[in-house]
Amino acid sequence: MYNNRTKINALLTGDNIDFETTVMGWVRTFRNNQFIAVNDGSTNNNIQVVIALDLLDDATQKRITTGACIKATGQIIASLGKGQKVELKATSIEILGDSDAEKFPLQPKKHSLEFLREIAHLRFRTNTFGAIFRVRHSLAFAIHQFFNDKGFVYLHTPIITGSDAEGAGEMFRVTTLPIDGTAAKNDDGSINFKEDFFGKSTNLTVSGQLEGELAALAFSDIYTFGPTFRAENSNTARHLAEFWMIEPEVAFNDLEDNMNLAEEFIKYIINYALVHNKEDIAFLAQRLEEEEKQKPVADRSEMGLQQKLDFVVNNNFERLTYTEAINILKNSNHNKKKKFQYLIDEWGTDLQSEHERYLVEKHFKKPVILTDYPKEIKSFYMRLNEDGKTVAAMDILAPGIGEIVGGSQREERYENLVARMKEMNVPPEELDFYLDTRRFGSCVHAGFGLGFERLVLFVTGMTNIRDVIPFPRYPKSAAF
RNA sequence: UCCUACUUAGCUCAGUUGGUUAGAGCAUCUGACUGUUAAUCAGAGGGUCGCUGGUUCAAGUCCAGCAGUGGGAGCCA
Repeated sequence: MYNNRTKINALLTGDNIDFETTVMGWVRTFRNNQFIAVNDGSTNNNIQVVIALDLLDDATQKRITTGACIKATGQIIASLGKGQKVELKATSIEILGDSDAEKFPLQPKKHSLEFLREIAHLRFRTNTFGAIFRVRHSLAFAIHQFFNDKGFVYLHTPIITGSDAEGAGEMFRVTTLPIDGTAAKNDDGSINFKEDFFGKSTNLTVSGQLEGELAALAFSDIYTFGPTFRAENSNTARHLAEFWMIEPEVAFNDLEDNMNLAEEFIKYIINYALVHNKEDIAFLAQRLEEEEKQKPVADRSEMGLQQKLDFVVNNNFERLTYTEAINILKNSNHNKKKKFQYLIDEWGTDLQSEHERYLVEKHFKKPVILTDYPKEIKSFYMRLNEDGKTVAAMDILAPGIGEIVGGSQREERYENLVARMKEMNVPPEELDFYLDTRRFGSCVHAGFGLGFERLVLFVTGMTNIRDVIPFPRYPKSAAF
């Protein structure tokens, strides 16, 4: 057996001392020709491996460089120095993989997030990204646990989709046809997709919602959790071309049930990370605090990361309608003093980022659920309210992130749905399979989509979405 | 996609009104020290100033185009 090592996390958190063991991991620093800080990714903390001055010959000692992979065997003892409880007093050191210090880009010093993004294949080996991706893992695990405990079915919706009317943005085309212009054409000059792999035009999915609804009207409660793709030319710190989305869909839920589920869900998974990733979140909180110190006092956030997460878990989200939000904004001093770039005057226009931020960060200072938007600015599948003007939509806005959840009670009435599709120029014949759910045993149901990376942003306190997914895809970038 | 700022050593940044051989800190290398905590001390090496073109006796510095990155906006999750 080769892998007879003990994980560093187990050694640092355990109570045992004075026993022999082996660790394997990557060198972070080598101090004083005696102390090697080794990390294996099981925790943000390193174990200190202590080597006697005569243990290694000079040539071997020089190979202990930042980034090298080593195997160290020896006694776990109570540390003789300050700064750590235990340390490994080595009886043997083996270099498993050399790392040329002149060429290895990560050095024991501060690096900018922009630089680390260029070497995303190596950034896992930093404290910050180690913490981020352990938290990301925990959040993903908690999502499955939450829904499983509630009896939801985890539904795998297709990644390649044949319907191009999902209505959530530009799509990436999937094809095996030649791209040099020699693909078979129809008489009118358009591409003949009957010759394509699937015999029709196909794309990467932008949402699993429509398929999710099909399954919800059989299992009652389902959720999806998978990658989604948007070919929008969005160059922001909040958008990716490939991102992961969680989409629950629940039969017999109305809009209020939907809000309750979303709020409970967000609190559950944040709390899971708070409990299971204490050290990682503490590290990220400290990192954020140091970053905040660089900013002017006025721009600093009032709460630290830890406080912010505790606050969200322990307080109710503010719920109000679009109409109420418009009134608050219209009567705000901010609006009267004309501090908004876009002044609020008309009911019916969509809220700008600055308005959402004002509501969340200045007025309520907590997550906000906005409901009942004008039908004109929302999708065709959202249920028309009794007033005939608004739809049963809900968006959850988070401080610092903006929209984190978008959801609605779905239009379950066949005639209304078809009418809305025609209004919004969605051809009903292309979504005939979807309309079948309304033809056969339709029922009240609701669901929402939560952008996983935006949640990871919120929990880690990071500000750029490209730093919370291992290998980010965005316009002009698909490295690694 | 739009607005705006930036791009100089491996990294983070200085570089004045255009003017001799482009600097610092960290990292790296060499040596010293040896219970260190991103160790410390001494010394050394390291540059196509984003790319392309232009103005000028002379361009890191001025102008234009392109690219990339940051911040803001739009689209949204």
